[in-house]
Amino acid sequence: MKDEGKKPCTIRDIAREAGVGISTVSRAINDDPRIKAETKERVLSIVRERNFVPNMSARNLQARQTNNIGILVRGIENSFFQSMYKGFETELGRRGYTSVLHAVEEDEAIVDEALALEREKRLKGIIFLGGKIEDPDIPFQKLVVPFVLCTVAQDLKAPLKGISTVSVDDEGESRRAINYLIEKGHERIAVIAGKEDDQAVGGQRLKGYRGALSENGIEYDEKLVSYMPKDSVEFTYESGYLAAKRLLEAKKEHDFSALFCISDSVAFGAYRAISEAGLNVPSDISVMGFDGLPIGKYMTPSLTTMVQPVSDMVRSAAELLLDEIEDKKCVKNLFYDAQLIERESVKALKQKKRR
Amino acid sequence: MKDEGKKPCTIRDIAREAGVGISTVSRAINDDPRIKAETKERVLSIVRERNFVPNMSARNLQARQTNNIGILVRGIENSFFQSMYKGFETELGRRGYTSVLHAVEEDEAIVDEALALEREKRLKGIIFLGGKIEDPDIPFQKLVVPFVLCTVAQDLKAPLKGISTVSVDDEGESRRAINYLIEKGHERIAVIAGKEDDQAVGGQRLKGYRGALSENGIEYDEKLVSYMPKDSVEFTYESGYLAAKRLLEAKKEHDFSALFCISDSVAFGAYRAISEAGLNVPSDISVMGFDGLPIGKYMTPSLTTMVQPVSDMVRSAAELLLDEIEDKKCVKNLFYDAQLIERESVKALKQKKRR
DNA sequence: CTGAAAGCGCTAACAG
DNA sequence: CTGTTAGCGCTTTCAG
Repeated sequence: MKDEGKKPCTIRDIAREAGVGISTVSRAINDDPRIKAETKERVLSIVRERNFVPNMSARNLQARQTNNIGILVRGIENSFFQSMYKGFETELGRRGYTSVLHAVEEDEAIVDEALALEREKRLKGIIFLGGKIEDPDIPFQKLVVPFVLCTVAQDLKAPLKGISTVSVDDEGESRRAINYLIEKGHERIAVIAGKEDDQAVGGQRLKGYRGALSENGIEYDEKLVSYMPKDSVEFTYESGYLAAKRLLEAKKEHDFSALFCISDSVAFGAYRAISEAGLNVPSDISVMGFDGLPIGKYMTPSLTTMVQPVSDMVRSAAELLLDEIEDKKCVKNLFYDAQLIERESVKALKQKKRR
Repeated sequence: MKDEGKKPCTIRDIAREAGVGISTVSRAINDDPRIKAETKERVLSIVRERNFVPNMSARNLQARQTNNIGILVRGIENSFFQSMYKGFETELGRRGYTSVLHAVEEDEAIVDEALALEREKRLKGIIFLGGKIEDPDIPFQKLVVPFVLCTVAQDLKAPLKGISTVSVDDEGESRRAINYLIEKGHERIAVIAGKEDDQAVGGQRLKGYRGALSENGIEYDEKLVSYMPKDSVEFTYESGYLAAKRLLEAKKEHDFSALFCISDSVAFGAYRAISEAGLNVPSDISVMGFDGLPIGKYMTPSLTTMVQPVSDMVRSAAELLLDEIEDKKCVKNLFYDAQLIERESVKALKQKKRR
């Protein structure tokens, strides 16, 4: 009924047309040296002419595996991860691999998803993006292919044994952010955290917040931390907006001069809440984010934040995984420094107490 | 060297263990009715126990095709498209298909990429996201699988014959946006367009702008349109910022009270340029966007824009394609209305001339 | 250097 | 109802 007829040609068709054996064609398209240059040329020209592309399924079946690398993302709606896919596709493609993107819901067990994908797509490796390590050890053991965790939360005190990771030190960099705020003279620093039981990135960053406070002898005031509701989605504008609103409503009794946001997206939501409250950033409240989303530079005021070296992290994660697959190198834990970018959203307080 | 040994088991292993024939296993896992219920149960229990997952490559090879739907995105860095992937994955998955995401560079011929992917991955269908129709007819003809264009620019005057599309009427909705601005009393309306020769979405929206102007007897002043440089990437904050800056620099001689931006992302860049110029939105300049990115609601001022019904469009595109593949329905051209969301970035001018 | 032949794991006739 | 058999298109020994 449709315009059928041009069924994709096979290696056999090419062989017939070229008047050679089927394996000669195979050698030609696979750059096998054991073939006369001119035969190869002849075959290849027919290949081009016929627009022949080898059937991956057949290849993979024969090879008993694929060149697929799974990219499992928890929280794909997060712009931060969205910016990474392209990088992975390029990086992996450069070395002959194909990426298979798969979004994982917040409530799905990411390792189970990985297991299923690994088998179904015969993955050669997996890159986990976002989320956290669910159960200390167990689940990851089941994976048979190499994998690396990229920007997956982890507790540096109990470093992962035998698992490759690429990330920034969420806790440490958060501490640095808060220290910066303190240097600028802020002492009453509110924070928008993740969910209350968050052990993932949100939890790590909150830990950094508390650490910096205690280092500086500032008392931790739980009235200044705004958690996200259990049923909300973390790292969205909306949840940032709502969380900031709660802080702002209680500001009379629990005042603060600076607001640290667990992520840039949350900070943008907070911007809105602050302006709706008739307040100004940074003259009334200084705001600091984390991640370094591109739009932060264009906000007014532009957002002071800890920017994660996304492209470096992507490149490393891809290399680490591929090297592991190709058996060149072994497990590594890479930690990148975030970069504190000073922009307009933080004001130095005049009266800097103590010292 | 590694923890090998647990090589994925095959249908044959299962058969042996269950003491049945190989095809019985095949039938069991494929829900074939021609098999006794209890045999099936027995087989399936072993399947579960062994954690067996059929090898897709073998299946696909046998079936001579896959259940893969390619999603080719031109401009994957554009947040607008990023929000769509998840929807496609869900929508396609619901009907048993798998999505294969592929980013296409601005300078790559998208149909050629499609052709290659189609063969290599044995796609069953393709969804094109973004970009435009390059050469009126030729290239798409080469595709042998069904496909649909989603938010791909097209000239409604010369509707596509035989090609399914899902989009908003970019020209018409832009016209509506400009008419809204005019209703609000604006006559000097600047616009940030795409590249000068842009025949894609950018071009369509610009056409709408001109159309609205002439409908309302407002003279078109090319000094009020800011194109993006040929070598820039369209639809980025940066290009919006730069384009707005040029407009602002010339504002003395070529004044305007409103600025229409070809996309929300561009509008955010413009916001920045405006505030750097010491001006205010909307008191000095009203700004209007197009697309309806989520963050627009949280900007200060929140962005008045034409929001595209993304999830409806995604659902329709997926259904249209799958129906075509399954031969249920045929080619259709779906046009969705955008929704004009009035927010804070447009001010009504007091003195509304004429009428 | 090149061809013939044997599968990779699975499905789909075709016989029991 | 169930088992046997023949490939799907490709890579890869193993002989020419």
